[in-house]
Amino acid sequence: MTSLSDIAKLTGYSKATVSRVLSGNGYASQQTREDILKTAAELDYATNAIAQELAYGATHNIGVVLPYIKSPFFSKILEGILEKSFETGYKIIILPSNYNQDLEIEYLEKLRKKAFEAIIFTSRQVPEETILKYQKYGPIVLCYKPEHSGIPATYANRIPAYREAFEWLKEQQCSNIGFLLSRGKSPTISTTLQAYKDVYHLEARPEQIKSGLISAEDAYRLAPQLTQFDGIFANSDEIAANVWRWFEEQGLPKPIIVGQERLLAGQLLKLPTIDNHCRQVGRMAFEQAVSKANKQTSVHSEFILER
Amino acid sequence: MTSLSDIAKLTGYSKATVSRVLSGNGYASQQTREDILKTAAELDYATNAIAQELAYGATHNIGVVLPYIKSPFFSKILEGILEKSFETGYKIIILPSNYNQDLEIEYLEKLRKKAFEAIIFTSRQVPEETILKYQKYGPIVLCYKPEHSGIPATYANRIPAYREAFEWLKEQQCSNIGFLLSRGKSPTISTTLQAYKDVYHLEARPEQIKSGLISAEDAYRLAPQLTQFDGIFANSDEIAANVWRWFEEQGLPKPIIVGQERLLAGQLLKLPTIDNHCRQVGRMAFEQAVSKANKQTSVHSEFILER
DNA sequence: GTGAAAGCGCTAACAT
DNA sequence: ATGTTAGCGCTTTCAC
Repeated sequence: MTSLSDIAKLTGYSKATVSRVLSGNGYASQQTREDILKTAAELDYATNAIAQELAYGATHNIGVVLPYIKSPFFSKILEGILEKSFETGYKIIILPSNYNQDLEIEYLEKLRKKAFEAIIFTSRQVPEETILKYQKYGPIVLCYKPEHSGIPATYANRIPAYREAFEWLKEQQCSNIGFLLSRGKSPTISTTLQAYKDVYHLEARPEQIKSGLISAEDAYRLAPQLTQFDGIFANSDEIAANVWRWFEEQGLPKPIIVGQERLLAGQLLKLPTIDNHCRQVGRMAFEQAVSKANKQTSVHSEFILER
Repeated sequence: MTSLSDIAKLTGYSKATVSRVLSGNGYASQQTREDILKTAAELDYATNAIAQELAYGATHNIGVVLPYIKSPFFSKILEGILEKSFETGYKIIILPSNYNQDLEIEYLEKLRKKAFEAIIFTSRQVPEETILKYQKYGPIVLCYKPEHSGIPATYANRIPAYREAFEWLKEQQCSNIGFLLSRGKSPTISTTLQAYKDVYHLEARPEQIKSGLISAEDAYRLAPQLTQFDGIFANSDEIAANVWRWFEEQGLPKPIIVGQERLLAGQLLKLPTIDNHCRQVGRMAFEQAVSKANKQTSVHSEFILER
């Protein structure tokens, strides 16, 4: 509990001088320096991070909103963010949202209260209008393509790779494709359906679309409803792999299954996949959060057949 | 940038009264309350979290040291920690260590500087003596069994499940078992070798022990050196699965492979596994961190054959 | 019910 | 080189 003023009193120097020596910025004679450092060591002094932040006017915290931690998509983005934060000395605070709007707003409120210097949404549920309103309190960066051009973002440009995947599925004679998605309404779903339409020149029928797939278990549970399809476009390799597993166990002929994120589970089964380069997305999102640059950048997804 | 004193000036009340109303603790007449709340709203006032923490004397931050994020073991512990933190309003700060001692010490220093209220080591490289030294600065909780009884910890009691696994391997006539571990010297490795010895009544030979297995890729790379074994005891299902994959691709007869953590990859291949209930470990570790109770608790691991 | 004042611990502009 | 002073923004004790 020894504070800077304790040292000041004991050494006889002023708080300012002590601060200079201890923080390392500012002049101080060799002798002074030694005196102060010596008694600081004796008293086991440690500078108080909170007070420092208050004086500085900001924390070096960055909040990262994650709907789920288990999902490979989010955890890979997080990896990227951590890599960068680490190099720059920022602290990363995990904000689990479970796609709960109230929670997301709570986190935005914390940004407003300066609990974080910036906030990164790996995904979100709150309307973009809400995001816009909170922008004045600090940088808010999204990890998907916003509808609004005034919001900083880094995202995977999925369309070309998705098209490639559908073209390949078409070549394989797949005529009835099922889509496995996480949320009912997400930016990704429209991308998926658009790419499908571009290639097949058909609107997807509602019964082709299955949503609510988060964990691998969800996939296994849903699999029995997929027997009608000759092709499956899944939102992750883990989902894809678990569908595969159900068919395998039932001894049924398998549809062609395409996964995403280039994960081990897909690799084991040699499933085609789409790598959305999420780590890179995370790294870039972090940079935007600290640079405060209001721009939108994208990373190209990649369709991978041979593994 | 409006502060509490701005509100005080504008309304004519003192800072104390304003603080009472805004923070919700303390008396204030209905009228006063309304006045203050009204101008606060008009000025878009938000209480400054840093100042609050300084006055309060502590952050509500808990640091979590993670060697890697990708490893299922650590990310499952993290999940558990997040679940709990979430219920209690603490903020979780991720501290990537890569098993680097200097880094770990840096994090302990931050505890000393009160950047966190407590710190959880999901694993560590620094000697326990160092941990002991830093205990006076705040709770430090470990997620493995410490040698020293004075350090709070929650860990998986692996021995019984490990023994079961080795007994089963013995029943399967495995006589030459390879161990796939992450670090050369870790508490887990001695547990593993001890359980092996208990069952086989033999010391493991050095050539049975392979360490440095972190990612699934490491496993794939190492696999060619494992052809001599008729049984493999791996540190995770992902490692186990990738060994399986290599053998499969080579068309070689496979050893019996036991994994850990009950992951999808292992489930797909129906590999036996050991569930160390890491999420539960995380939850309990968090509780210890906030309760400041200096005790050691354990969670039983579970050998799972049928999946 | 409200206010004055001291305090949390550090920083930084300015003066000497 | 060192000290003075005034913050940073909020909380809390103790009077009135």
